[in-house]
Amino acid sequence: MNEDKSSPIQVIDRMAALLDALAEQDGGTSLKFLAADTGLHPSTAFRILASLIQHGFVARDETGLYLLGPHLLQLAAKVRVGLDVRAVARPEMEWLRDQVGETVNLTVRQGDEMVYVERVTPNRMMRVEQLIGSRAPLHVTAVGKLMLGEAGAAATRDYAKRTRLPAYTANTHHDIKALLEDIGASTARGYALDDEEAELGVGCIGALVRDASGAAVAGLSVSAPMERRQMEWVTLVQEAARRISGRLGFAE
Amino acid sequence: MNEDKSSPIQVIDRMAALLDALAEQDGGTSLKFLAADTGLHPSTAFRILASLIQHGFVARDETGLYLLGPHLLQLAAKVRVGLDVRAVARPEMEWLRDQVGETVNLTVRQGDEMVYVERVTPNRMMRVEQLIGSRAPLHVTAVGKLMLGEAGAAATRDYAKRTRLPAYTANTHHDIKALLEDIGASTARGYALDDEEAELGVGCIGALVRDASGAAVAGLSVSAPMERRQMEWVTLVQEAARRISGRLGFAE
DNA sequence: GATTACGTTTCATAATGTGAAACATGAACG
DNA sequence: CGTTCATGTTTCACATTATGAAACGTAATC
Repeated sequence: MNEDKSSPIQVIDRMAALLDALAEQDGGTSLKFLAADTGLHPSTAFRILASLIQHGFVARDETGLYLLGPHLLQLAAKVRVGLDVRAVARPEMEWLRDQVGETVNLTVRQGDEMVYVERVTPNRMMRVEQLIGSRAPLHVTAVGKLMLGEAGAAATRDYAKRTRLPAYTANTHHDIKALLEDIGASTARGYALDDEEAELGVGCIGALVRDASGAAVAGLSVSAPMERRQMEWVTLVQEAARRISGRLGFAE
Repeated sequence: MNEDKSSPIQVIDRMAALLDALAEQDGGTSLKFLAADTGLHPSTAFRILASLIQHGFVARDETGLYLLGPHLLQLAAKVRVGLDVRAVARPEMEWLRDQVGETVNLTVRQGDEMVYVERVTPNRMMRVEQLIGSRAPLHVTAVGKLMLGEAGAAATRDYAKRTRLPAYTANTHHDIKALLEDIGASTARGYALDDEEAELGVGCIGALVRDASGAAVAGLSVSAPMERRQMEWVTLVQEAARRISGRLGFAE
């Protein structure tokens, strides 16, 4: 096989060659052809293909010929960044900012953290402000708790074990039971609160943004000094999140 | 890791788990998270990801976070059968049949053979007729020779070595040099002939059908008893192939 | 400057993937 | 209908690869 472009794992090279060989064909392809095209022994090609079939990367038609499989479509759908969530969100964020007079943030989940990707701020001197690109652990942010709710209790326990739920303030959930309870209640009511859990003096109200598939793709939140935060804003945050989701194709 | 659904090749299982973990995230994902999520040792995950990066299945953003890569989109595009070439081709095949009064075939390449996937026949008692689903080796068909031309001389030599160019009639190319010469000439002029190479008494004129990417996705040919075949039909076959290609998005 | 965390590389070795050979199955042929 | 052939599938001894512990590199944090 083409050794001059081998990578650290030979099996991955072989797999890639097989998938590329399949991609070059219209319709099904025989084992014999794939082995010949990739220079692999037929029994080797057979086993690699069997594994790929099991994971959906390859399929066999009714005559036993090999084809590229459906899981590639599923993964490719995830590759698509699609339309920029920020651009879609920004008008609604500005509307929400004008309604409440406080900072509005858009975040996306990256691993164990929410990352601030967009922000609109009010024209007032004392305001909460996060730097674009900065991050916060899931469990200390309103929308991060909602993301954990999306992932489920088991994944949340894994998260807690992995991160050990570091405390940012005295109000941060350090106990998995309390965290799960907060998450459950927040998920049920469709919004979450950050009661000085990330930073003393700062409170947030957050809701999830969903795409056409229903997946939670971003978090929308209002951040304000605690003494200025108003629960009346909840419906406004939810309305803005609903509008953004609608623009992304989400249909309730 | 999840041993109860392991497949014949452990590395493929591990790779699939990593790709699925990436698919579950919005935005980039850290090595640490991926290793934890899949239960792999970080150095193992690192090497598998390095191989996937080299093949385009994974990419890294400017901060080093891992993302699903562009090659998945490329492969997914191939998964898509897209619109049925047969349905698109049929009206033009009927037009061509009406022009020339002989059988018109549509074939697709499957490995070392052309497979007959659509056929329209004239209303005459003596006519050439291939069964849908039947196959013929590339080198004995007009459009098969054009497909070999698309693949190049090296691939054609590999094909010749693999199949040993079995003779179907005395007119079949049994010599690689003669075959390459015929292929070169055919490719240059944009159509190919089958001069009783597949079956005595039968002659064909064929041209390639291309899709939006320019790839040859099918072959279109007129088959007739040799004494009825007319070289005037060449431009009609090319015109029909051009029209079908246009419907598939091909722009010359 | 010291410490920490994450990513990357090294290297001995255990475990996996390999491929030759055997077997299974179906199609083709006489 | 029996034989032959081709392709696909399975087995198994073992060579080679992939692994993971440990070390190293780098950048961020305190």
